[in-house]
Amino acid sequence: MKDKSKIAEKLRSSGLRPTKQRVQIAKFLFDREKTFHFSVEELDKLINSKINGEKISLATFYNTVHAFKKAGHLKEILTSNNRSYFDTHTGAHHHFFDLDNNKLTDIDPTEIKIKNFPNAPKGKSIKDIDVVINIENDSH
Amino acid sequence: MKDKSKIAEKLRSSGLRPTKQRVQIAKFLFDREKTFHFSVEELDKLINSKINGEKISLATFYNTVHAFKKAGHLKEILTSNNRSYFDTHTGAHHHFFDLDNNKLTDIDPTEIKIKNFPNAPKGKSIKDIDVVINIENDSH
DNA sequence: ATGACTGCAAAGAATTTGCAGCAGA
DNA sequence: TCTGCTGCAAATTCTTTGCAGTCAT
Repeated sequence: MKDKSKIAEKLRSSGLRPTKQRVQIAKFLFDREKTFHFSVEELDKLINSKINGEKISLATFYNTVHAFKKAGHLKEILTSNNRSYFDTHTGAHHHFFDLDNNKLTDIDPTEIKIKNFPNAPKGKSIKDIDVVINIENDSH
Repeated sequence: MKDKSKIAEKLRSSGLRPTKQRVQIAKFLFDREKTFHFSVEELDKLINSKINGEKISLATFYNTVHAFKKAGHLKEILTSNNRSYFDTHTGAHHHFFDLDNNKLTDIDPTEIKIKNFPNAPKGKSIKDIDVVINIENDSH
């Protein structure tokens, strides 16, 4: 597995020890072409279901995901069910949130444009901007 | 209190029985000029602290706030601490969320403009759009 | 009277924390 | 060796639920 050391390097250069669990999680998350959206609980199920050996604990998923987020490898997204979702695509972009099945998808950046960013109130600065467009089945 | 019957009427016309608790909450929420942003827990503390008699139960605040939301009198807002906030201003508008003190404020609608709304994926339609600009102290 | 609403306490869901043991550097 | 990390369980926080009693109509 040639990527193993690459991933270890990526972690190390973010100040994170490449532990067995972190490498495993990082590989699952970053070794793919398309961006991936998930909640911590989903990630836990997805990864642990494909492990025959020792399962990774839920607390470790929380720790790791937050560590990755802090290191800039993940972006956290708000959704209207009030849960944390994460996105492997860390650049500025926006999302659809499907209210019928709680799934997040990226919005094609060419399809949306925010004009006239407001100025932050004085003494404050803008950290980031969350845009979520909630969608639902036509049948509603 | 001339507003009491007005509020009762507002509730009744939304299909809500104007109980003592609901009238009290509605009066607190809607009898003001400026829009008001709050979480359910804050509302509970705010209202119960100024009541000498019987406190309103937390469950009733949840019930009532959701009933008001369903009736269109409140709008729910997502924030990056993953809690539900509500807004007495129900029209389309956007918010600053201050990460340092968890406070929501309205963005002046003239200051922000979204261009090129994306089309919803097929079979889906847009329910609503949430824009939250996270801000923090300059000192960060 | 008859539903709808309230309040309590218990349950639930998501997330965090404390700490002993383990494993990378 | 020596911190940092993991894993477990307990704790926290926010929110929902079940149900008996109460109130609006």
